[in-house]
Amino acid sequence: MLDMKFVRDNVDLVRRKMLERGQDIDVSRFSTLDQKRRDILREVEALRNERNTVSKEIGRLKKNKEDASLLIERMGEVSSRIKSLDEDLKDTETTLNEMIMIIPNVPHESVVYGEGADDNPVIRTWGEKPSFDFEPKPHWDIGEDLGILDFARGAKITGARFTLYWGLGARLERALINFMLDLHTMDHGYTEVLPPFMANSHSMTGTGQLPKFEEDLFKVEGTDYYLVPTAEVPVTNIHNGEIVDEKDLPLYYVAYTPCFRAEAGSYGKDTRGLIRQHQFNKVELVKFSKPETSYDELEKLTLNAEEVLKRLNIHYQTVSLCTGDLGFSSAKTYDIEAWMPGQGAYREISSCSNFEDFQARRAGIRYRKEGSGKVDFAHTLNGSGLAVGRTVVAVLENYQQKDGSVIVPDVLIPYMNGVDRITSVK
RNA sequence: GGAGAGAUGGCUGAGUGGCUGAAAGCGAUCGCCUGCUAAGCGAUUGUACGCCCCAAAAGGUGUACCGGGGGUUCGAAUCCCCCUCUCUCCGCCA
Repeated sequence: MLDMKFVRDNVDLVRRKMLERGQDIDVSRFSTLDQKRRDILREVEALRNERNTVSKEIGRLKKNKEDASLLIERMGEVSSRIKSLDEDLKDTETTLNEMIMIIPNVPHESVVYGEGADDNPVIRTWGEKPSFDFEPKPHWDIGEDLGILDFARGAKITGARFTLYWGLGARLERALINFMLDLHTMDHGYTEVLPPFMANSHSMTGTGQLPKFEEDLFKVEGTDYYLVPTAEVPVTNIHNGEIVDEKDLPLYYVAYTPCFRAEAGSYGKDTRGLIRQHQFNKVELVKFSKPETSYDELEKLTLNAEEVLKRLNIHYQTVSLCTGDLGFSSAKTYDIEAWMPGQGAYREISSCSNFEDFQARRAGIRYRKEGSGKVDFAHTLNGSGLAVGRTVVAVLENYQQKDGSVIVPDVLIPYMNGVDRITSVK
């Protein structure tokens, strides 16, 4: 969430920034309500002050066996007045809170204006599109022909958008997870964590999934628990409500988790294959940083994610999301899009964001400055490093051979127990 | 699932209605002292919000916060109710 004081003092700016995102938000109503809140607060605090002072006096009188009944009677009135003002205050704060919690983050100044995904500028590209002397197949055909991806049985076991992996397909997924974790822990300096795969509503609110995007989540019936839609939720909330020392920043965490998404509103989109599943695996990078360095950290994090594709030798491009395509909590996001020859398109395989203090303010993630001892909100960042299922797609489509087999990229061979080619088991 | 015990500041841990934002100790920071180190001495050491002041920082002042929510009371860390979490024992279990 945004800083209430910032919104209060920058009503026009905030409104303009939200319009750039394509959202018309009634910021002036917020401002009015905030003024009301402060008016009530001033009055109720003055009354409390009176009550505190007089109550001490009552205590003193009683101790001396003097009569305090007049004061007690008066304070009874003051107390009931406080009580009613408190209710007003609570209502106002609840409304105010509801409003601020659904206002998205302010885009960073470097984010270009645009209405949607088509307006995202390409920042850089790496590698080249592979050439084939045959018609490259989409991964769903490759996977089914090899017998490693079983969409029909996934649907039978659970439903649409669930997939069963067989044999070397399952091993490829596992190999990628391990390869990514090893790369980020050993070469990029991240600490590996294995968090819970469910998170409560408090955590979900901290990272911004709630209250606005509940329909995207799977909730466990009869509990306050949700299946995590990304490791961002449990890992960012590691430091929920904490004050960390400046000397410990930046913190780098990497986590493997499955991710569960309801994909409400994506009906008919990417219905075939692994691209859009209700359950998929992801290796996630999460950083906590000082405000001054968070944009440097975003660049580094994005390069860390890109390194996975470089080592797999898969062509990709990196785009910077424009204002209209930016996620709710993010101030700036780079998407890495891998080339998928079977689909003849670049597909998002990673999304790397700087949330600045937006999540930190919601989740109460702060740090204590070394010199002054002051506390301030940390900046949080995260990025996929990478989405594993989509990386399987990229490997299958980029490394497919004319005979239907798939060459295993060199870096993965050790993780595949020496297997260098996936051939049909049929 | 059954029975019980707990939750207090960075940590340990006092505190059963007013003099407690909170003893004491530890830790930390600053200063003093001592050839160095260690020890010692002194001071400081929570967060949020409001108001005043202000260019800002600093400062002043008020309110709230002793797991969360509600209640009793002139007044609650302290009494009552509900919830959450932690621990111990029993049962079950990968």
